[in-house]
Amino acid sequence: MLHGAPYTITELAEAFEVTARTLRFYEDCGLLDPERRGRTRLYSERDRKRLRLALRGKRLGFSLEEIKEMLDLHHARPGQVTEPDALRARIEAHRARLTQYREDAEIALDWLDALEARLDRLVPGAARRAG
Amino acid sequence: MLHGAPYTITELAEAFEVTARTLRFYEDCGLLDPERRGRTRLYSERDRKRLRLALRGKRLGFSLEEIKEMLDLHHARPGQVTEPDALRARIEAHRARLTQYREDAEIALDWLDALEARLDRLVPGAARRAG
DNA sequence: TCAATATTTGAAGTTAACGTAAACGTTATA
DNA sequence: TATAACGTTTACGTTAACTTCAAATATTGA
Repeated sequence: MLHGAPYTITELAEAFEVTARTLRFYEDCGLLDPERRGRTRLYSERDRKRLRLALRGKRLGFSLEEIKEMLDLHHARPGQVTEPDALRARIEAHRARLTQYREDAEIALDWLDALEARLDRLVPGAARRAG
Repeated sequence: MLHGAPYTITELAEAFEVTARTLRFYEDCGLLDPERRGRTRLYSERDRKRLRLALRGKRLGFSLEEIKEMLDLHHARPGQVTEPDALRARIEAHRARLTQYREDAEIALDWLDALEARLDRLVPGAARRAG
């Protein structure tokens, strides 16, 4: 339970509110690679960090494959980067996508504000906080 | 082709870079409701706007069902809103999700910056713009 | 009018990201 | 030692959001 101790699969799953099945599935996809004591998985801080990044990527709508690519690049050693220009292009694409997402989120938030205002007009008598 | 003219299904599909089949599918889901001349669909500006909103919602990871709910609420008349408190709660949930989303996008963009910097170090000789 | 092109419907297939179930091994403890 | 709690693998099932295909029908240009 101490900080830095390896986590069991259920501990990590509960901490991140995913199922153990999901963690095993992520391992099959190459997102995680926990050590083993016998057959049992033991997750390190590194796995924890990778999982955190993976889940953020997932919330943003990236596929597990894309997430894997980014995580792998993050841990790549000099010799491993075979086509840097292609990678740069992909990073640019991701950046464009994220910028679009951020903009979409802004617009959608404004839209929600308008929607709620409209709801207030449609249903006047309702309770409202901090009006 | 003039502004405001009704669109054929292929025109609208090309304009938004989706397939015609997708537009019919969205109609089945209740997201669109084009008029008909005979059996042929004719899409209005209203459909265009709904489609734009729908695709943004999709990029943001909302399900078609959630998108439909929001679109319907957007066009709802006074009598139609049956459970305003529940709706307000859902709007709040959407807002929280979008706020998280925007934050995730920020963090991911920073992360991409760091990733690219790392790539520059791993592969030094590469071309770089506006360094 | 007639061929070429566009649109329709229905149904079945696809993919990602898991969920669910079966059958089994391992460990703690009463 | 048994029994519960947790872990494992393998394999099949599920859902959303489409795509692909087929076959019929409609529209348009010469």
